Amino acid sequence: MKLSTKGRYAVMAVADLAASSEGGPVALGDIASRQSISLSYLEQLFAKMRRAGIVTSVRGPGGGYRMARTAHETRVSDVMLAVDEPLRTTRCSEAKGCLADGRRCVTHDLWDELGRHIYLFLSSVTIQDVLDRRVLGCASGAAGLLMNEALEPSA
Amino acid sequence: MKLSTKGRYAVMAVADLAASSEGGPVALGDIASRQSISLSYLEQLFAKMRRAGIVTSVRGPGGGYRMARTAHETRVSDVMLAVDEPLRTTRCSEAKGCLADGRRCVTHDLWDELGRHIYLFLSSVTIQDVLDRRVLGCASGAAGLLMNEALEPSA
DNA sequence: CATATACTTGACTAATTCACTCGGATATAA
DNA sequence: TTATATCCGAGTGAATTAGTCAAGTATATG
Repeated sequence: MKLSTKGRYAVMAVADLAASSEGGPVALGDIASRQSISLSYLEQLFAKMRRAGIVTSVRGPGGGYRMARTAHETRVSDVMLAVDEPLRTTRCSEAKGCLADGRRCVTHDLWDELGRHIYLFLSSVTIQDVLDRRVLGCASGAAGLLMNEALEPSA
Repeated sequence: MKLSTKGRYAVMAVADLAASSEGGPVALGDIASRQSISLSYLEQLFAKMRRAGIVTSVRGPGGGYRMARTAHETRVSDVMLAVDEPLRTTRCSEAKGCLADGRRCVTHDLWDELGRHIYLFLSSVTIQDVLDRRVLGCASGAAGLLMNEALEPSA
C-alpha cells in the first residue's frame, strides 16, 4: 500500500458512492462530476475495487456501481490496498543489500513497524467514519506535522 | 516529510554514525563503504542534516561528521524531515479543489490525521532505539501489512 | 609551504513512477 | 437499434527519485 493521491481519490470516490447510494446503482459519470475526477481515471480505480470485492457493478443503461458491503463495513485500508500496489521495497527487506553485516540492517524493524502502524490506523477507520467526519485517532492533540505540512525539526 | 528511500538511507547513515562515534569525527567515506551508499549521495544527505542541526562537521584531514546531539536525543522524525521535503499536497488541503461543496472534502481530516499519526510514531523512536533494535510500537502483534508487503483485503 | 584529506556546493541526468488519457469492446435497458 | 454504461489495455507527458559529476573550500600534517 502506498500513500499517493490515487488512494485518496479512491477513498473520495467510494465515500461519494456510499453517500449517494439510495436504491439504484450510481454511474461513474455522476461521481466524476461531483468529485471533479476524470471519468477515465475513475473507471480504472473502480475496476480494481471491483476485483477486490469492494464494489459491485451493473452494466448497461441505468447501471453503475454499488457498495459490496455497507460503508460501516468497508475500511479505508481495503480501498487503499485495492488501488495502490504495495510499495516495492527498493533495497531493504529484499534479503540482499539489507544484510550488510550478515543480519538485517538496523533500520529494518523500523520500517516494518511503521508500515504496520499505518495499516492499523487506516483499518481502524471505515468509510462511514469518513462520511460522518468522525476521524480522530486515539493519539492526537499533539503539535502536528504531517505529510502535507512542514515543521521545523524539534529543538 | 515523505516516505522514500532517501529518508531510509539517511536514518541508516545516522545510525551508523552514532554507532561508530568514538572520539573523533567519522568520515563519510567510512559510512559509505559500510552501508553501501555512494559517497556523493551521502554528501547530499549530510549537507541537509547539517543545516538541520542533526550533525556537525569538521573539515580537513581527520575530519568528518559528529552527532550534534546524542543518539538518544535524536529522533527518527528529525532525520526524515531534514532530508525529505514535505510532501506536496497535490490537490487536497490546498483550499482549492478540496472545497467541492463549499467546505473541505470529506477525506481531508483523514489524511490530516494519518500524517499526524505517522509523525507521532517516527518522533517516538530515537536513533538509539534503532541501534538497540528496540522498535516496537504500542500497538503491534496484529496481522501485519505494511508498505513493503502485500496483504489481501480483509474478508 | 605543499599536499592530501575531507567537507561543500550546485548542476546535471538516466530511469522510474505518477496521474492520467485514448480507443475500442461488451453488455443491457428502452 | 441505439444510447448508456461498464470493461480493458495500451500509451504518454510531466514530475520525481536516486543518484553522479565537477569544481570548489577548509585544514591537519610533513
